[in-house]
Amino acid sequence: MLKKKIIFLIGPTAVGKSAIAIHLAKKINAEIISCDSMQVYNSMDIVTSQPGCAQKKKLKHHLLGVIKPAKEYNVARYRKDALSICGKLFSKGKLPLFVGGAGLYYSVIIDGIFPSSPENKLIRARLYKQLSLKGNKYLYGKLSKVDPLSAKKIHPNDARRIIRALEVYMEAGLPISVLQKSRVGLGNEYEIKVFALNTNRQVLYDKINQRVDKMFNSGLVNEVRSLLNHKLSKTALCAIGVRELEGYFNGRYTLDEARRLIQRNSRRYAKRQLTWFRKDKRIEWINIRDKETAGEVAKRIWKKLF
RNA sequence: GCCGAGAUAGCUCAGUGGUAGAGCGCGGCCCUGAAAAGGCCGGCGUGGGGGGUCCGAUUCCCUCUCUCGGCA
Repeated sequence: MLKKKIIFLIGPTAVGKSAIAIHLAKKINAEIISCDSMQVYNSMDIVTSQPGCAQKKKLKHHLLGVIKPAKEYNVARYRKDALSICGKLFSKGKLPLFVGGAGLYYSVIIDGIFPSSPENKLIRARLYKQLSLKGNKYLYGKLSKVDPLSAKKIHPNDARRIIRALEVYMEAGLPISVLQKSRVGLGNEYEIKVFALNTNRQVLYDKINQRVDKMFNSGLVNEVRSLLNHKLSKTALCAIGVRELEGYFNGRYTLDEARRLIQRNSRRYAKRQLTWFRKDKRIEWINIRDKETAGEVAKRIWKKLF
């Protein structure tokens, strides 16, 4: 019995995933499921550099611009949403093609997520209060007592993870390090193919810088200005470009400085993405050659599929 | 041509008679409900060339080259 196939096309920001994905999807009768934590939002088309209408028309894209910026979104929701779409695609006889650069989102689809309760606002608020009052060492000490395994893994300065670990412990009564062991991936049920795109670092950085310039030319400033006029969830607020422009709106620095910061933060993001993907041995790397078109790259990937 | 200032990490610069630091940039890494987030680690660089003083010079002196500013 042949296993059903799921394909991933991942890679750092601005490397050219979207265009290649469309070529590939057409060849293999697939639909695209976005694997991105920010492109789920609507009204943020320019900052998140979502595939434009033209591209969306060519091919069905899922989980693109489906959430209002006032709403929070997270990995667990993503997993639920994405897997449900995945099932629907199979029943239609289509292949799912996951495309994006969010390492954690990718990992949670392919390797699963440990069962736990969602964020508990009350507990979390209390922990953050303790953090500001007594400092991270205090919380770290607390974690060391209830979950030494996690404490060993988490750096004492990584307040966010310390708090999450404590929250889970308080909520579930079990250490997060124990719960994390139980996760069920897709590997048994499906045949998984993962391709990651990459280019020479300097070329990638040039592409990133140029893309940011393009964003400015297509109205980035106005988009973010009107975005900031409404309530923004803490997750939507994290999109690169929002905070950087906020500083400009507040008169803390010039527009050129905002541009510089957006470019720099995007470069650093790409670097972190590559670090994340590098250690994953299931990935087959596709190095985009000089002057190679999206169609040509898609063809190379396609040949590796069958 | 003359006067002055400078030449130190990829960039901008600090400092010291006992072979050098900071910011930015950059590189590596961690990652399970905020992940475009959050956290950790990383600086031997002919101290412009040559000569001198000194036990010892990047630091003092001389000279050359170059850069910048001013005067002609």
